[in-house]
Amino acid sequence: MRTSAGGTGRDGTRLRADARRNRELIIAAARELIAERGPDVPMEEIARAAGVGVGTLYRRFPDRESLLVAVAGDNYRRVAAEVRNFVREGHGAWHTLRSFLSHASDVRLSLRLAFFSERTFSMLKHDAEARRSRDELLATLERLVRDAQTEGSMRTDVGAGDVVVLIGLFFDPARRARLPLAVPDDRYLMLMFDALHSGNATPLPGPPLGTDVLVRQLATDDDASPTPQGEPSPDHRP
Amino acid sequence: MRTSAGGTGRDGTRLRADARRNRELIIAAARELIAERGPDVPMEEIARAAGVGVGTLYRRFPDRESLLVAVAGDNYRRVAAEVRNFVREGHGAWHTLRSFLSHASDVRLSLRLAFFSERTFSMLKHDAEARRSRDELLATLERLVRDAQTEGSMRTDVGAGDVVVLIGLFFDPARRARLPLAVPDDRYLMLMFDALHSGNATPLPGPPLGTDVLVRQLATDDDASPTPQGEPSPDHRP
Amino acid sequence: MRTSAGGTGRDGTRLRADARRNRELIIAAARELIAERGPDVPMEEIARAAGVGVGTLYRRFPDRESLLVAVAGDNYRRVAAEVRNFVREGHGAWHTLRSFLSHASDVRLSLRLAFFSERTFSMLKHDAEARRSRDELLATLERLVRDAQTEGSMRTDVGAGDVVVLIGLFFDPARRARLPLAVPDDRYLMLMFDALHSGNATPLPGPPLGTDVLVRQLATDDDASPTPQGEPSPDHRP
Amino acid sequence: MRTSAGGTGRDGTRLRADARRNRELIIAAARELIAERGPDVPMEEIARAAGVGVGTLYRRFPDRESLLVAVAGDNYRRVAAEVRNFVREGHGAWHTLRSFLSHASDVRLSLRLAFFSERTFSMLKHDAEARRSRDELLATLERLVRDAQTEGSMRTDVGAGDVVVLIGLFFDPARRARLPLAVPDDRYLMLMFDALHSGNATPLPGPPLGTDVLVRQLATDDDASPTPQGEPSPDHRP
DNA sequence: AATGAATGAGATTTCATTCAT
DNA sequence: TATGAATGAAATCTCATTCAT
Repeated sequence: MRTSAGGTGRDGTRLRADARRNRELIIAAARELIAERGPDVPMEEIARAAGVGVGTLYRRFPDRESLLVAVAGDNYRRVAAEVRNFVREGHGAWHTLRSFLSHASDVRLSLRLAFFSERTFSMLKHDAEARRSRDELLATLERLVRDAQTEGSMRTDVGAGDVVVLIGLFFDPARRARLPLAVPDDRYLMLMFDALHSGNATPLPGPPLGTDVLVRQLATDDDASPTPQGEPSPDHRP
Repeated sequence: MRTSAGGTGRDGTRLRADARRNRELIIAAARELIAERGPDVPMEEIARAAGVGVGTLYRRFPDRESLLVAVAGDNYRRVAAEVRNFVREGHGAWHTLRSFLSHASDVRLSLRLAFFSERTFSMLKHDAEARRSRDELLATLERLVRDAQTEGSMRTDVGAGDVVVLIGLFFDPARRARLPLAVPDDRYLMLMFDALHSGNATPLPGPPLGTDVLVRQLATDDDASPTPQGEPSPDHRP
Repeated sequence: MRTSAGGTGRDGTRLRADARRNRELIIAAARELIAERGPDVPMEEIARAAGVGVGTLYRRFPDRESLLVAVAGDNYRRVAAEVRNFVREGHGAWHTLRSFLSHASDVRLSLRLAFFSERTFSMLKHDAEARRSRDELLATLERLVRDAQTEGSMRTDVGAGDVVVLIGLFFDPARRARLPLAVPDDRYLMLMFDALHSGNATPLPGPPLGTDVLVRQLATDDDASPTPQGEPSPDHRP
Repeated sequence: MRTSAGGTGRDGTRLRADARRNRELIIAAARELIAERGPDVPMEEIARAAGVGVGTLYRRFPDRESLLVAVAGDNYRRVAAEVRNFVREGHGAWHTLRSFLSHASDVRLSLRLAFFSERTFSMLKHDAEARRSRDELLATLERLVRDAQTEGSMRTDVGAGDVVVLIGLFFDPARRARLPLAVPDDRYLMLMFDALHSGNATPLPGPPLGTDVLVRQLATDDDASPTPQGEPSPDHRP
C-alpha cells in the first residue's frame, strides 16, 4: 500500500528511500528557517541546514515556490492529527479554539503559509493530499468558530476567515525579527482572543469572513475545477 | 523665521530650491513605495519613481538607512499638526484615540517606521526635530491612553507601547502586499480596538508596555538623555 | 601524501577537479593582472581573464582581499622551491642574494604582496601554509643578508627588512605602468645592489630594519605567536 | 604688463582677480592632496579643500589631467627660484645635488608629476612657461650631475634621467600610504645617493639616461614641433 | 541520484563630469 | 562667474538557478 505522504516524485513514482529522506530533511530545515526568518531565506542556506547540496534541493523542488508549497503541505499533514485531538477533548468550543491556536505553533505556521503568495496558494491546488489536509484544518476551524458562537462565547460578526487573517498578520517571523524588541507573542495572542470574544459590541464593517471566501478568492484566475489533474495518488488514509 | 523642516542639508545649511524639491520628491516616492512594498524596495526604483537618477538619491541620502530615517522624520512632521487637531476636538479620549489611529494612515506609518531596524531608530536620535515630532506623537498617544483608561473606556493592563506594537505588527504593507487578499484594514482595526476596550477581563501576561520602554530599549549605546521633551509614560497604572 | 597546496577549500576539504582548475586559473589571471596593473584591477576583468564568471570568482574568494591573500600565498609557494635551489648553489652569499632577487620576479612580487594592505597581511596570518612559505622566504633573506655581511660584501647598517622595503618601493607595477617610459628593471636593481654593497660609508639614519620588525609591526591586534617557524631575524648587527 | 603666471584663462585673457585667486587655491589644495594621496583623489575633495565648488574647479580645469598639468606647472615655477639658489651656494656639485634633492620636497614632487601619465606629460607641452621652468629644472639637474661626475664624486654610468626615474619610483605617496609601515624617507634617500656615488663599480646595463631621453621619449606620438601652438602668453618675467 | 561549482542578473554605492540656478 | 545638484557609468558583491562531475 503506497502512501503518498511526501513520498512521491513529480510523476507519482515512488521515491528511493534515501531520496525520500532528503526530501524530508529539506522540508524540515525549510520549515525551521522560514519560521525563523521568513520566506526569503537563501536556498543555499536551507540546503546547508538540511545537510544536502543545493542541487539536491532543486532536484526535489524546482523553485522556491514549490518548496514553500511542500512545506505548507507537510505542515498541514503534521497538524491534521493534532487538530482531531484538540477537538476530541471537549472543553467547550471557545476554550478549544484558544488552546488550539495558542499551543500549536505548527497550526499558526500552516495558516500563514497558505497565504505567502498567490502562486504558493494556487500550486497548492495540485497537491490533492495537502489540499485535503488544509481543508480539514479549515473545516475544523470553521466548526470551532461556529460552536463557540453558538455557545455564546464568541462574537458572531466574525468568521473563521477573520481568524486566519489575524493569524496571518500577527505571526510573521520576519516582521518580528525586524522589531528590535522582545515582545511576547502570548500577550498579543491574548488581546486577539479578547477581540474575538463576545461582549465586544462594536459592529464591524463587512460580513463575517469565512474560510471559503479565502479559498474562493484565490481560485478565480486559475482553473476553477476543484482538483483539476495531477492527483498523484488518490488513495489516502481511510 | 523659517523652520528648517525638510529644507536643510545635513549640516543645516539651506538647500537650493531645486535640490529641496528633489529631496521632497524622493521622500514622497520613498514613502509611497515603502508603504506599498516595505523597506527593501530597490533604491533605483525609488529614484525612478521620484524622477531622478540614483546618483541624486545617493547624494541626498548616503545609504538606505538614512533615507528611511528621512522618511520617518518627514512623516512625523506631517503627523505632528494632525495630532494636535485630533486632540483639540475633545470627544472623549477613547473616541479620540480611535479616530486618531483610524483616520491618519500617516500616523500608522510613523509608528511603524521608527522600528524598522535598530540603525534606523538610532539614527533618528540624531535628527533633533524628527525626534521632537516623534516624542510629541508618542506623548500624545500616552496621554490618550491614560485618559481613556481614566474614563474607564480602555482596559488598564495595556499601555501605549502595546498600541505601537499592535500597529507595527498589523500594518505591515509588505505583509499585506503578500497576502493575496483584499482585506479591509478597518475591520481589523476595529477588532484591535475591541481588544483594547475595557470589559475584556482576560488578564494579560506581563505589565502594560509604555512607549518609554520602546524608546529606552533602543537607546542604550548612544546618548543618555532619553527623551528631551514630550514626557512619554508618566505612571498610569490604576 | 598530498600537500594541500592550492587544492583545498577554506575548510580544508578537497576541491572538485574543475573547481581546483578554475581556482588556479583565477589566481593565475589575478597574479598577471595584479602584477601588471596593481591590486585594484576590477574583479570582473580578473574573472574574464580567467575565463570564468564573476560569480565563480566570488564563490572562491568572497572579496578582493581574500583573492590577494590567495595570490600572495600561491606566490610564496611558487617561490619556496626556487628559494632553496638558489641557496643550495653556494656562490657566496652576496652573489646568491643578487641573483636571487634579480632572476626571480616571483620573489619580488611575493615581497610586495604581503604589504599591500594591513588586511591582506593580517589575513595571511590565518593561512598557515602560506605563512610558513613566507616565513621561509624571509628567513632565507635574513640568512643571505647576514652571511653577505659576514663575508664583508654587504654594508652592515642595513637589514633584510630594508631590502624588502626597497623591493616594495621599487617594483610597483601600477607605478611602472603609469610611467610612460620603458625603464629597464635591471638597471635600477643594479643600482639598488650597489647601494647595499659595503664600501658605501654614508651612515644611514636609524638601525638596520629586520623582517621581524615588518612582521611584528603588523601583528599587534591578532594572535600573539609571531612567527611559528622559520626564525626571521636573529641578531645580526656587527 | 601681463604676467602669465597662473593668471591667464584658456584663451589668454586675463582672469578676474577672484578667479585667479580661486585658481591658486585649487592648485594649492590639489598639490597637497596629490602629494598625500596620489593623483586619484576625488575631484570633489580637492574642490572642498580649496573651498570652492566642483563647478568652479571644472571651469578652471576641464578635466583631471589638466589639473595635474597645472599643478606640475605651478610646482615647476615654485621650484625654479629655489633651484637657482641651491646652485649658487657652491659647496661642490655632489653636495649640492644631495641637498637639492633631499631638502626640497617640491623638487621631488615636480620630478614625479611630469610622469604621471602620457597625457599629463604631453599636455605640458602646451604650457610654454611651465615647460620652460621644467626645462630649467632638468637643465640644472643635468649640470649638477655632470659636475659631480667631473668632480669624481658621482659614478659616470648614470645620467640625470636616471635620477629622475629613481625619484619617480621612490617617492610615490600613494604607495607609501599603502605600506603599513612608517619607513623614513631619509633612510632610502641616503641609500639612493650611495648607489649613485662613485666607487660603485658594478657596471650598469644600458647607457646613462639623460633627461633629454625622457623628454624625447614622450614626444613621439603627439606633435614633434617643440612648442607647437597655443602658447598663451609668450611674455613672461624678464 | 547527489553534489556543489558556475553562471549572470540585479542591488548598492562611488565619482567624474555636465548643467541648472 | 560660482555653485553645488544631477547624472549615469562603473565597480563590488549576492543569490536564484542551471549544469558538469
